[in-house]
Amino acid sequence: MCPGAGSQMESHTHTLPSLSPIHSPTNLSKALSLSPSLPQPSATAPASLPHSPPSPPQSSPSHLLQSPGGLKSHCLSPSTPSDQDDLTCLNWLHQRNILPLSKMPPLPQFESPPISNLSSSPAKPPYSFSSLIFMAIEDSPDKRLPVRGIYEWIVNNFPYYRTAPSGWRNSVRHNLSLSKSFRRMQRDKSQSIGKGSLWCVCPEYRSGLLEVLKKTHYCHSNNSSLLNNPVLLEAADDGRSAICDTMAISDLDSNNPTLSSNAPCSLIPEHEELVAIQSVELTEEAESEKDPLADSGYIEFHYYQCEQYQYLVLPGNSDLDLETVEILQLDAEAQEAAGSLLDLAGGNH
DNA sequence: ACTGATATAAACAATT
DNA sequence: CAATTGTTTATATCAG
Repeated sequence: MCPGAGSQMESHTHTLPSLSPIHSPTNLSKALSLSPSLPQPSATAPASLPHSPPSPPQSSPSHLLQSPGGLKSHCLSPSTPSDQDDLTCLNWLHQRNILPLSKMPPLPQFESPPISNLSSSPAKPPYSFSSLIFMAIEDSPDKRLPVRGIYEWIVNNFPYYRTAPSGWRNSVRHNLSLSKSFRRMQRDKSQSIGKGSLWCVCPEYRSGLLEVLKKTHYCHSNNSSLLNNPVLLEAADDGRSAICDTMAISDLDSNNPTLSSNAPCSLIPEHEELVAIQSVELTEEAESEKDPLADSGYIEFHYYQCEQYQYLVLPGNSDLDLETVEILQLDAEAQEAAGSLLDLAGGNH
């Protein structure tokens, strides 16, 4: 499929106390198979995605933000069968949480609208080629794909294109070339197999693409009940208590006993004092590798769960105050919703 | 009617 | 040489 694309994941190790990622990347094909709101139902079984190996936590963190009983959000909670099946908690975007350093209101969790049409003939997806390419690239482990990989992702996730006249491939290439949202990067010659370049999403256009995707989804979804959820709106409006509101959000739709048994959020109003920041000892390998995203205006972070604690691992050179962390938390909510959205958009069932 | 975004088709060059 | 990839141009459709 996409030679080389899956083998470039940088892997860093850092010493954490038996941490396991809270959200190891969900098997997208499983998630997709559970997405009832996808636009084109197919009688065929969902094809396996062009990637999916759950990857170990990466990035080169040097701060560990530990929040006993705190910092909890819906998708930052331990995965359980219940929330893995939860369509509103699709986590594959968390595989690499690349968050713009801008404050975005938390997006609602999307409930899956009922399937209205179970026709077996795949209909043309409502998503533009830009959106399809965007989703394909975002769903790749390295956030970059060769043209062929993009084809495959689209075909695997949108059965319509299995049988559609091949002109759509031309459109994909046309779109890649023409759109400013996508950038071509030279392949590493040493490991280059196959022809062509790898394509990635320009960070500056990422939010725009996400917006378009969101709008498309809204237009094709008749369920907006959650949009009026007062807790969500409150969380969007109140940055100060965002973390705790986030927790309230997470508890809203979770029947997970593990979550509900957690100590009540005690982060307001003196949460600054309760959030301990510890340094994490890093291996030399992790320290020596420069974060490629360091100068991009984006930041990569990861959550981990260890017993009752949740850890937010931030890049080594990040100098974040609590407010910024809260913003990141809000962004995590937005990302989570975006992940759900992309997931809803991206598959067959 | 105009404009911008998008889809589609096609031609062509470069690369593998 | 054939297939693939990438670029460019042209045209059509649709929504605002």
